[in-house]
Amino acid sequence: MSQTASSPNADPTGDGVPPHRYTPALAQQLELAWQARWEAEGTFATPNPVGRLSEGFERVAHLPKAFVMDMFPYPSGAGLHVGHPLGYLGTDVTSRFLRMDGHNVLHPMGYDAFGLPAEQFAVQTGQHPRVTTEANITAIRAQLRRLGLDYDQRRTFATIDPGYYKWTQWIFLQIFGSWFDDRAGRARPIEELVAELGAGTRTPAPGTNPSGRPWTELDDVERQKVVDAHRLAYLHQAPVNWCPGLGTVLSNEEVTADGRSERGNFPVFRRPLTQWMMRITAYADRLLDDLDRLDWSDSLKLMQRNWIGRSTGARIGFSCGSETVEVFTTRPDTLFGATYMVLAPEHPLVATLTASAWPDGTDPRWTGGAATPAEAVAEYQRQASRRSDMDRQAEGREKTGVWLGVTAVNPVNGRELPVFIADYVLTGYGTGAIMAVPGEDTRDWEFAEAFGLPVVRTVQPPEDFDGGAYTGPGPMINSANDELSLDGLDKTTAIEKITAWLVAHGSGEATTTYKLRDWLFSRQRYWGEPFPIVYDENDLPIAVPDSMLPVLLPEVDDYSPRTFADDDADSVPVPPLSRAAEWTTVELDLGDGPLTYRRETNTMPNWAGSCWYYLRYLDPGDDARMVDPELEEYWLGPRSEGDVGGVDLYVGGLEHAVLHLLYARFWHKVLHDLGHVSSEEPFRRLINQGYISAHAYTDERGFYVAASEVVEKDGAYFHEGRPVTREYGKMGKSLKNVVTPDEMIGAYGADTFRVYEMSTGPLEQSRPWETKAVVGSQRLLQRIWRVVVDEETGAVRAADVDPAEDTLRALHRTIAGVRDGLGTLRFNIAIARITELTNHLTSAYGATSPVPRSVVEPLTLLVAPLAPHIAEELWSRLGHDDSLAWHQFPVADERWLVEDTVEVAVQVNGKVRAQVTVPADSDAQALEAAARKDERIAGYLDGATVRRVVAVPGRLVNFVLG
RNA sequence: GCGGGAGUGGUGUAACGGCAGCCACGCCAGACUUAGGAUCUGGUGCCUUCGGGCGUGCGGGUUCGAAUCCCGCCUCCCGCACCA
Repeated sequence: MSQTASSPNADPTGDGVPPHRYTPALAQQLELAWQARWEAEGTFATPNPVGRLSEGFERVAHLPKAFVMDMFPYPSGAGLHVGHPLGYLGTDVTSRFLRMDGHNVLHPMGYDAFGLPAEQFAVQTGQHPRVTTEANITAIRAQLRRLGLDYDQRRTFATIDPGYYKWTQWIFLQIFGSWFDDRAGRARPIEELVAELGAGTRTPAPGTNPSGRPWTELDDVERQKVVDAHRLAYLHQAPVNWCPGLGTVLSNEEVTADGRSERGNFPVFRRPLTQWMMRITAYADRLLDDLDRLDWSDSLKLMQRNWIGRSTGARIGFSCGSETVEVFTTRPDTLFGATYMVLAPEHPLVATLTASAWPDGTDPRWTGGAATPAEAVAEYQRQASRRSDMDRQAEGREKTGVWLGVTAVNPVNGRELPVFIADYVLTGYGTGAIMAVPGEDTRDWEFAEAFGLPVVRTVQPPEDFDGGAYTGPGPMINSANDELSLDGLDKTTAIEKITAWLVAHGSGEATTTYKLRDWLFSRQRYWGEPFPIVYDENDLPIAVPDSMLPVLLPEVDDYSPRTFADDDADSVPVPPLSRAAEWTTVELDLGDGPLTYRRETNTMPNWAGSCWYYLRYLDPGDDARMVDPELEEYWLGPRSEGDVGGVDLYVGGLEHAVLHLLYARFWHKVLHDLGHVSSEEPFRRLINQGYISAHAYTDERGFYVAASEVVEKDGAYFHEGRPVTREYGKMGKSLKNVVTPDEMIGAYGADTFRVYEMSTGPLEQSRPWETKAVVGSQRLLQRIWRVVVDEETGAVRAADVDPAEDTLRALHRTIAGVRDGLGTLRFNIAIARITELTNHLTSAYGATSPVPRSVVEPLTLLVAPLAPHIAEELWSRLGHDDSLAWHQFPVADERWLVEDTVEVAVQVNGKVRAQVTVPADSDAQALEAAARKDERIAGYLDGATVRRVVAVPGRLVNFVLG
């Protein structure tokens, strides 16, 4: 190998650069050569224990496995900037380190390629999205390959490959083909539900059997509808987030707090529509509880916890005329303080409850200025539907609402509570109705203030409390009826007691609610996975048999869904696939002879493909199975009793905290319940890599100027001689501050780029990009090169000479430090230790003296995970034929980590006053004695009273004077 | 508003409760050079009367000893945002 990359630097100008210096040109030359060799030799082919990728497994069979991966990229046409590879480099360094440190490492990469940008580009140009997507993938693959990443290329795939989305569809059918058994707390095949319903050992779940007649009396279609309503993937007519500007519906997660699309920032409207839903709410408890078993950051877990939003409390019924209004509350203990009720404007009982006329003497604040309750309600509902989606934020928290003209009865004391509608109560949470306790709830207090409603305090505030609602702890007051008194109790006890009373009187029960909603799974788009679903003559959904998968995306003339004016709330979705007339109608024999069916024309959301791709890396070519259970067990299975299993290290951005990461966990748990995977979680350990930001500059008009052309002078910044203002933000086209890896590789080589990017901080830390600092990493690699190769002659300087003791100590300290840094993803520490050793060798051995082989060989291996090309080249020049990728990583020798003597600080009253050198194993007494002998210390102690002496062996001595 | 995280030289950062600032950028000086935006060597927290003093956002506390632990405050970043 060394022959291919050892040609001396051309020196036509005689500019004094030594002919064998590690220059950018040489770096590039040897990087390309090593990348070619790795590929030709299949250096990074990871053997599976069984199957078609198992060649060479015997070599690693005895080793522990490590599955390391990144969140795969979406192949955008813009290519990568220097921020993108940060995580990829982190996993690459880790993967290379673990491989050298005795692991069978799986480090794959793929492409998340369905999605909106390719489709929008296709809509504009008429180019098939597959063409542009595949071109983008090719370009990004080339960029990544040039970084020297150690992917097993045999395992690469894209979510748009029919051989992949066949199994995405298969998993959909698994989810469609199952239901969640609440008693067992897990998913089971739907056939088992049918059997239990037929056997009478189970009755339909609440809300699944609209007719209410027994199962045995239902006809086939009715039965099918009951069964369908139990499925984990089910059709549901419900208000959805319809985005006319995008021509599609969106999941709750894709809608921002101010009611706009996360992508494109178009207005989003709530409108009823029949769509596919995924019953992720069935898994809310497991998704929440199992977070405790994951090695994820606390902040990320917290984001998922908040998103799932479990709260425990009680459901309480308030009778209102002939109806009962159910509310959810986390504070049933405050029931005696309820003085009014509020329903969400969209609450289904609003129309029924609304009175025909205002009673005499109705407070004008309660009527909204309308002549009748019905008019007031209609007008308020109209406003609320607009306001809730358009500009709730701008409205602030000012409380609005109208009275329905009726009262409900507080079950605990018979008090008449006026019933309002107000938009501060949300239809989607709890029951969409609340009991209002202004004394102990800030929002209720504000509403009560605005509407002149009474306040009854049921928790005793502290004496000095002068605020409105009191939400703190305190003894219960004013809370007793003939049968029950909560007075004097604390909150927890009071909740128990009131809940028991409510249950006994049939007025309520303890319950749990979640913020998490079921996952809207239909999109009116072209560039996504088609559903493997057809509809029969009854419009009932039927699974396409596994044998007919994949359901391929048909060709269409027009890729766009029909889009509408941004604010056209009444528009109706028209998916592109509905235009493929010869595709939407299909004749199939599903066991009853050939019949005509209608295909589902929605496609799956972008998240589907990323929900399970980690499983497919195990063998993307397997056409018979989603994943071989034996491979899943080996790479992902639990390692011990109670272990959740999963990918050993997953690195990606925090922007996926509640979308991808929640959906993937959900799918994985379903697959686990159905027996397809042994692991309970997809990602055992997860790291959020930081972002790379960059400075950006605006001229006096406020326009961004190319950051690369800005020069600094005396602390001010100039573009073409004119002063500019420095800002700081995400790297991107609009800020004109993009730096690409290609530019950096062109200027310095991939190894320098890798080392620089890894040296700027721990992987999880966000950091600014600073091109001018990259040269420091270049200098480091140059010095390392110079330690091994004589720059003038090209001769290898390594020789079989014994290193001096201080060099040996430096080496082993470095080994320990580098192992620590690489093992904890603090690559900056590893690089600092390598720099120290290199600087030590440079000053100890100069530019030409022989350098001990026993030091430079380990140094080369230490560098290898970070700068693999230069390390391979040096390793080769040191006389090794094989790649060092599989060579044992150096292990520090304890003997050289302990010093014979140590310098110990001597403090007087906590201030360092002297240093003494003592044998490393000196005990406290010896330490104190040595410290007292020091002249300066003796001076301090002279005439003073030593009250106390703290002597910590190996650390310091502290004299405390009185 | 609620929740979480973070504040250390000009900059990125480092420091088992034990000598604050490893390593690097930048800057200063020097060497080699016709030249330096290459390379190498040295210096570089602040103040100083050269004895030393002061320094980890601010103020308290615990401790022989605090960047580190505790309490309060300030600032910045992130998430959620009327979630009953």
